[in-house]
Amino acid sequence: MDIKYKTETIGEKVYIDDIDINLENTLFSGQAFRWKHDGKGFFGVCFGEAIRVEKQGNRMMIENCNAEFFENKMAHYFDLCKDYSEITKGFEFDEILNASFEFAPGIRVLNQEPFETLISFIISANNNIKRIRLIIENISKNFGQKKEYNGQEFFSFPSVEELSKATEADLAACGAGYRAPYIVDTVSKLADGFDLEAIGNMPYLEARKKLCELKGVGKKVADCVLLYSMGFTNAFPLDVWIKRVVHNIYGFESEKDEEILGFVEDTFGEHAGIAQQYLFYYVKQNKLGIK
DNA sequence: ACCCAGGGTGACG
DNA sequence: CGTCACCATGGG
Repeated sequence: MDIKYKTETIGEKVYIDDIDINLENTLFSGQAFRWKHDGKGFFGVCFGEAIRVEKQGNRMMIENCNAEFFENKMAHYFDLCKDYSEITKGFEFDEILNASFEFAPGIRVLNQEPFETLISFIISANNNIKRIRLIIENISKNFGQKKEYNGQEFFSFPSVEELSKATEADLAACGAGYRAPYIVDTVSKLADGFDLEAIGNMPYLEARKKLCELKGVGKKVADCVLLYSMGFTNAFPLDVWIKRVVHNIYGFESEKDEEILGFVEDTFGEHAGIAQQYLFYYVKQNKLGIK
């Protein structure tokens, strides 16, 4: 169900009118790791470019972005074609999701770059968000390209080729810990022809299975990559917080991942992953579902 | 000192 | 098929 947004381009700024996105909740709900607060807005690095975004009332501004870059990249990055009001309306039967919407409205599930998302979520295993952000920043500083925007220095996330130069010791020095060899192995497979782009066109289960061939990628990490970078809105990452919610709030008893996923699919349907993002942020911020 | 963090791997039944 | 110790690091 595509929606048509209205835009206006002024120089290197694109404005999108009447868009129901909350940038704070979207960029800090644990799906992306490189965005920072920047005055009234946010500064990030997407597709190797510095991007600044800001909400001005119901209008969203994307800075350092012309009309072409917007249509080719950023509109999809922010998932602007999708009608979120229709999707969230489909979840209103659920009390906990309603509470999630009230706590943090306007979350959109991003379509990030697959390689960066893959490496980011390999790092995420048994880790915390603050340290995940730090490690990704260190990797970008050491293996990405140094660039500048408005006198502000920033680093692109490295390409497969650039990250191929990193040794286990290099990545350990970035703070990756025991995940360093996983990253080296995965990057070498990608450099050796493993086709990450092709996975986006596969059926969900096949795509997930393929991703799990990579070191450091299990079902949860695969689901994060599928949901946050490849548009699989049915992918439902099962992390410790979400599992606690399913058990202790929804009252679903089975501990088996595949049975939990069956339950959430039956409950939330084809866009379950979007429900997951709202739930995750809500329960984590409020420390709900513990014990 | 112990437990936890957006888990996964490999070994062992 | 399931279980489980272990993994590097920093914060509570």
